[in-house]
Amino acid sequence: MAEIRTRIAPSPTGFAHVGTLRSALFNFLFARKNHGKFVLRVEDTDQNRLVEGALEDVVKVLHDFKLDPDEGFVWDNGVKEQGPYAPYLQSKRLPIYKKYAEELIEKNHAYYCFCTPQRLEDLRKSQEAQKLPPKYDKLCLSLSKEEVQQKLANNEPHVIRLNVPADQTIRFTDLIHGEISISTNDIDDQVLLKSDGFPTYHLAVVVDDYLMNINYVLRGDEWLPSTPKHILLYSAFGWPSPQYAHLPLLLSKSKKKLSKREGDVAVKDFLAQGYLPEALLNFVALLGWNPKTEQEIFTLDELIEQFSLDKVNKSGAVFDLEKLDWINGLYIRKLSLEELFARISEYLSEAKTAPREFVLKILGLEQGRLKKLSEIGDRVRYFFHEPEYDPALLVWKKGSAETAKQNLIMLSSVLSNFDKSEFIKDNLELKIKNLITEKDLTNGEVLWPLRVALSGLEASPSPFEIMDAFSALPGGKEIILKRLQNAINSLA
RNA sequence: GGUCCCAUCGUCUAACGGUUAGGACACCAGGUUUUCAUCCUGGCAAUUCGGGUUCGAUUCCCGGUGGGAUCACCA
Repeated sequence: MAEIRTRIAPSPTGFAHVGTLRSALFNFLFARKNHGKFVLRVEDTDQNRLVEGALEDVVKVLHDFKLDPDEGFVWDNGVKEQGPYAPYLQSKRLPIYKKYAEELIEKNHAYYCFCTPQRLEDLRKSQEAQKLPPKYDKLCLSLSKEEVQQKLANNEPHVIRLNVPADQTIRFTDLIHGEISISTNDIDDQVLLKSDGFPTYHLAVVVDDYLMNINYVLRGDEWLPSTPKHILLYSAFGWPSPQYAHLPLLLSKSKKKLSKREGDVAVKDFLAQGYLPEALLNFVALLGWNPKTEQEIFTLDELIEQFSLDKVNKSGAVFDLEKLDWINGLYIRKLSLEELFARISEYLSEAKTAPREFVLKILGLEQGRLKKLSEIGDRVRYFFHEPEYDPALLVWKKGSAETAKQNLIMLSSVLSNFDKSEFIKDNLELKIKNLITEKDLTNGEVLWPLRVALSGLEASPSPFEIMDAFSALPGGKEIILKRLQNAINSLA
């Protein structure tokens, strides 16, 4: 059996989006699972829509998500091509497409078309007015050989169109959808080579997939309607078609295809918000695929092990941010403190200047509470800046301002006698809770004001944890006492 | 509009033609807790409709309805 070869073929017309990531993942998984090759080819045939940096972004995303291609563009602190079928950049393959387009003309499977954009537009308008599907009317097919030669000699602008035969039925088996058939009467004479000499997607994808020995094409469902054109092309060339598997679309909340207009799509934006690559990957893996078990959390190796096309669904999947948040929180909790530190520094400017031990303690407190790394700054601001809050917040819901004040005074006096080495969470908890018992107080009336005095927040880690963290900071004890004093004063 | 695709809780999904239609997220309630988060328990919530086939349809077939994709010298 021939080696299985899949590819991801993004168009560098914008930053990599999650649909591309999901497509890349499935192609990658299928290739790895079957000991095949995963190829990255870049479809930059639309000169007008090229976006600066888009190629680099796709390559970087694949690398960040550990989906490095076996051939095509590799990440090397830059971008370079690598592999036996180079170039993998379609704009560097122009002569190839020209040659194959002309071959089709010789075989009468394609023809030159000199129609002006104006005529095409008029044609389309009149067809729409008659409620007919817009389709080229094959006018230029009736040109004589001499007329064509004359026009070419005159350098008249022209394209090359596929000559779609009438009254045939194109049938193929999609690995996900099953048997699909479409009449050639519904297929337009697609432009193959544009007037600027660049191929359209349809020509380029077929020629390159063939030349690069791609035998499994896993791509989004939006390509299903144009697959017959591609099959027609393979057949016109006399080449065997690859196996097709059309993946269910990723949908926005309103169930439309996920796009720039519909929902958030750029992978880099998700990363910027502090979604971990492994969490995002785990999440998109489950969109349209599932292992038929109840497992939901996977390593890449587990995905490779368990992936198969017959577990891919047919219907589109809504990109549900709430579930992504849950998965991301899970992955954040699985990180070691050192890993979390390394990943979070860009979201926490103080991480670079504050004592490492102090920051690690803080991260330890917040690790279980974060859904996205970007939330960290707001959550721990009180560790670096004196909190501002309404003094009324110091009063426990079942307590009074007076008891809050008395308890804070008591705590302040006790804590001021503590040795620095005593500011350890377990010790603080033991001592203070004993104190509460001795004095016949309740946890709430003591711990709530203490916690608010320290954090200024309605919700935060426990006061023992906060003080423990401060103890990792030179002068931490003084900060604690100062905050207690501020609280006492504010209650006066 | 033509063509094609699709259809189980709000969302992601599971269920050889026989299950009290299962799990997860979200949500709600309770437990733990000074608060929040975590964690544990419980709850709410679905087979689009109509015909067949069958002893029996979520499951197979047909039709309706609904949703989506696509119809460029964009991919």
